[in-house]
Amino acid sequence: MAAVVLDRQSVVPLYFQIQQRLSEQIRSGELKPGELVPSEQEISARLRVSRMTARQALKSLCSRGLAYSQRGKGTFVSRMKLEKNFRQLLSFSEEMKDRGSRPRSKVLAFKRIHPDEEVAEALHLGPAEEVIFLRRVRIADSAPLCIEAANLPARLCPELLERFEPSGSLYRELAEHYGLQVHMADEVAEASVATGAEAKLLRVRRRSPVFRFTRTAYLHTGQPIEFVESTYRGDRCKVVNRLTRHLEIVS
Amino acid sequence: MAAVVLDRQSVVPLYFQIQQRLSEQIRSGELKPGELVPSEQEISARLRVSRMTARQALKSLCSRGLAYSQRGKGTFVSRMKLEKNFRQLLSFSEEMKDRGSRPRSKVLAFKRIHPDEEVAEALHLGPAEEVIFLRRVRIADSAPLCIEAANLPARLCPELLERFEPSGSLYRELAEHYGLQVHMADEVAEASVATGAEAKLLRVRRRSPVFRFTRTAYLHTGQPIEFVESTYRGDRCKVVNRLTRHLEIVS
DNA sequence: CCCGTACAGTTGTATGGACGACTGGACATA
DNA sequence: TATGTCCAGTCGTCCATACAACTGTACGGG
Repeated sequence: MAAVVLDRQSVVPLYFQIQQRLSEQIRSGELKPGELVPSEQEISARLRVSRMTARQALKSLCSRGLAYSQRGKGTFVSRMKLEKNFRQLLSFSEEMKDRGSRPRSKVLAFKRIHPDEEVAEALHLGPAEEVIFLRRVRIADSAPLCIEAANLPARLCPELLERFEPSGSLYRELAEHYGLQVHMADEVAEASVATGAEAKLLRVRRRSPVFRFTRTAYLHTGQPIEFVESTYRGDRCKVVNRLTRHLEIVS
Repeated sequence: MAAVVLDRQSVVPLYFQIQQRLSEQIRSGELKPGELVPSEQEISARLRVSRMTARQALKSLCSRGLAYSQRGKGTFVSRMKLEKNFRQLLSFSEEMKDRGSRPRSKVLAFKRIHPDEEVAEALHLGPAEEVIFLRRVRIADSAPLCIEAANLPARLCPELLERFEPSGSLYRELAEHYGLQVHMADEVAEASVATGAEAKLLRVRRRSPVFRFTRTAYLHTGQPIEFVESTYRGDRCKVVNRLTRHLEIVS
């Protein structure tokens, strides 16, 4: 194990540098699943940091699922294979890029409207507040993948209609021009079959299997930023999730 | 705000007591969404604990999604409505209990077998290792809900065949008699339509929409404990998920 | 009126120390 | 051999303190 790897002048916190170093060793196989990770004391002594700092590094490693701790025994590399496939919150554009496809969109509607009650409720809108409505067919590898209808509070993204090129990445626009970072989303998925209209847009047979998603996205403050209803071709996508049992992760 | 609420003799950690107290205030509406939560200093002074302990309480509150912190400003109650509906990792029996239904099962198979390659791979089995195989139709409110086929490494639960009453809760049996706590699971969902055989078991028409799940459950060590393939009636269930965008939750 | 500075309040990072609880092995004892 | 005891190693909790980074406000000078 190396000696001097920490840059104490860096803006990157020490515990984060340590965590990254350990992550790297796990990824590279230098530390193998089931093996003991350096203990808090050992890190503390070797890298000349306080034990609390070493501890913070190990905890962040655990919270990322790369390791787990056992009181009295030590901290071990997890046997879980962490494919990056399990779902984070990705926009359509990002998801396609991840998969190496080039995303395209056919815009069906892009306008400012009065939302119905379900949308207003989901977005915590006041009375008479309007939304930007964007309905698109999403295309990957030259074939339709889904129909997506998004609603955004007009108050939070003024002039979106004028500024945004509606075939581009909405999340990117929100981040770059409005400083709005989507942080999490609640999503409901249903298994269903395509209606006639949907089948036509998705270029599948009527009554083909589809996913129906209803998603509400939030900023990290909990402010709702987007309400989306979408219909995905069942033959072209899977939903991959990682579920945890107890969420009392403590720190 | 009260004065003495902490039991310093308790086995329950101080930071956890504080976190529970704040959670309660949020749930009861005493602290409203968007409002400022007591600052680290304030908690520290009021409850006579160190700032680090107060900090740990607030962090655990944040990691549960009930609040969020902003450097230089403070910690605020999240606007997110935290319905408990979003999916944790629940066994079928637990899920039913949550919904107030009484779960029942019809056991189709319960035996020890040599797994196929996919199962052996998913469970990290050695060559010639066997699994306990359990196939059941799950019934809720007197109607079939899903067909479920579970595989467990026989090595980890010896005598399960003799001991376990296969219409009961598998997770409970694993926890109580083997000390095996399921901690997380990776799950793949597909939208599809019922085959003839499935339709008969589920009492739906052929080609009705269904979910197909493939799930691998793990202990907190990352050791795979269960591989399940299941088919759910599309008209009787939804999949509710909470997705987060950045998993670098740090500590 | 506008703008920069100063300041108080907050969270983020880091130090160093202390004790408790638990694990596993070495060791002594019956 | 079997059993209990002790002990070193480890993580969990908690303390007191310090400084850095950031925010919003108040104040004063131009």
